[in-house]
Amino acid sequence: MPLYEQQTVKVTNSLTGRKETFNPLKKGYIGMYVCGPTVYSNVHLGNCRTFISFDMIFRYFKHLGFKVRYVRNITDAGHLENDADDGEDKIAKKAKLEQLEPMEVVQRYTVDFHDTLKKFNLLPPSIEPTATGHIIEQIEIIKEILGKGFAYEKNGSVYFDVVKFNASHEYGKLSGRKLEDMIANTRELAAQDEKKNPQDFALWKKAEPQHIMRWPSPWGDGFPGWHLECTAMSTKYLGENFDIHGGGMDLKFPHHECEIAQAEASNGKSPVNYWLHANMLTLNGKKMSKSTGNNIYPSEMFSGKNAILSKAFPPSVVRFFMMQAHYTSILDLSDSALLASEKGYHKLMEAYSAISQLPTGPTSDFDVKAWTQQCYNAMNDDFNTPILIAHLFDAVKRINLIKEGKETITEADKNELSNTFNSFVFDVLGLEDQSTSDGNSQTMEGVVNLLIDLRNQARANKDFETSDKIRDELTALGIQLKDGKDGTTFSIN
RNA sequence: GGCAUCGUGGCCGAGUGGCUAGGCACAGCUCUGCAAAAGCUUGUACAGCGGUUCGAAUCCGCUCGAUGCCUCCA
Repeated sequence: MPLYEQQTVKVTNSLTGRKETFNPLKKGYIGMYVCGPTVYSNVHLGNCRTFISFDMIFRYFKHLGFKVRYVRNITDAGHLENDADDGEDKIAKKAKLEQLEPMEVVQRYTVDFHDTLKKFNLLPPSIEPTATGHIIEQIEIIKEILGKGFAYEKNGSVYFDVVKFNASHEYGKLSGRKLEDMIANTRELAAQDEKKNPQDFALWKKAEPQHIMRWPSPWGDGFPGWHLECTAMSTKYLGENFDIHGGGMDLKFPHHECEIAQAEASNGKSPVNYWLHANMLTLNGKKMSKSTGNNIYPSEMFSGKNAILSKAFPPSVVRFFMMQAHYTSILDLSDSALLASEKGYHKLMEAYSAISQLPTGPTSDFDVKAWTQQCYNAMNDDFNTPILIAHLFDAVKRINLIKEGKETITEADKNELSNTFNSFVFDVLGLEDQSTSDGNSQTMEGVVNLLIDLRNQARANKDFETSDKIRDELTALGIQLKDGKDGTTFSIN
């Protein structure tokens, strides 16, 4: 029996604002779409949090035995710089600034995106489609919407008619907005002459002669509007109605609202059953922003070359730090918070590596079965990773007590403890034990063990000057010696 | 100005109508040649003001503050 038949997952659905029991459209299968990055600059840490959150969700569903098709797009065209201007898009603008071909920009930042996510140990999605690879599909959807009368053409551009759509549908249901309020609160904007209403959004934008990224269409040369690609690609790979759509909170409005409108206008169906939104990452309590300098790139964090943090932090520590907060909460990144997480992370990893050496006995003081189910309960409750981690630390405490001979565990319980711990820490949370992952660890282990022997000899001879020198210099190199009842072990930080 | 989310102990962060997560830091103890590591113990917090209730940090109202969106943004 697959695990998903034993565990019931609840998710916070942004569409209803409630926590709901998750039931996929087809038993055992899940279709999940997550809005990917716009590849016009290096991916920053805030972006990473969203993708890490959904990676954890993807991993948990897979762990439960679901067959998941996870689609995460690459936006390589179509985001308008400013829809009041002449229709230049972000990719094209950057290309001109750097004297590059648009696709050269796309390539560079796509590679950066993949490299970075790989460092954070993200699983690749099932399909990673690009906007430029789905121009035809987008044009077809525009035709559908025009045919249903929910869009209009003006000077080679096509706009979605929000007011008309709202008369028969509910525009704003995801973000809790009402069109009347939005019209009443419209800001003074520059000329919006082509649009009937400021709330209308572009489905297709006419390309000016100097515009490099352009495709032919029934309305002339141009490029697709900024919400359309996700509707085209999610429909193509997951169907007109699918299980989960995710993305950052900041995409809820207008992006996801417009996706719902486009899908409902073109095929009459509400596209998504469960909308999941990952919350923002702030830095020292403030929004990350390049213009104010309150911003950090993953590479700066891994190298320690930045003005914000006191030291370098490896990807797994950063991932662990993120997993200590719920994905729907705003998380604030700071040096002290990362330092605290790093210690906790090492404690967790060391407890895991201690499991295999644990002595076993005829009885267990630790109810491993109940503990295992508690771990599932935490994840079933809207992927509550902070609670899961709290349970993992309960196990850490027990492992250390057993190691010290203060409690006992049976062979069978030890195996289950090891399996559950392994599943949740590595498969579900996606953490990596970075001290064991480097290739020189065997050599290193031999060298350090030799030094430990020398130190112990010195200690036996009461030559504490030598023994302390070995200990202190190893500490300075990031190698910590641990004197226990059964000899000395070490860990590398 | 509008919409939304949120305000928890020294810090980070869960949770929730009564049984007071977890991590880090701090203090004491055990262990140690001294430390570190590990373990044990202590610390009763939920922005403010009203209200509902036998009982609220948890529900309602107001005030203040934060963050996000309303223009591209994970």
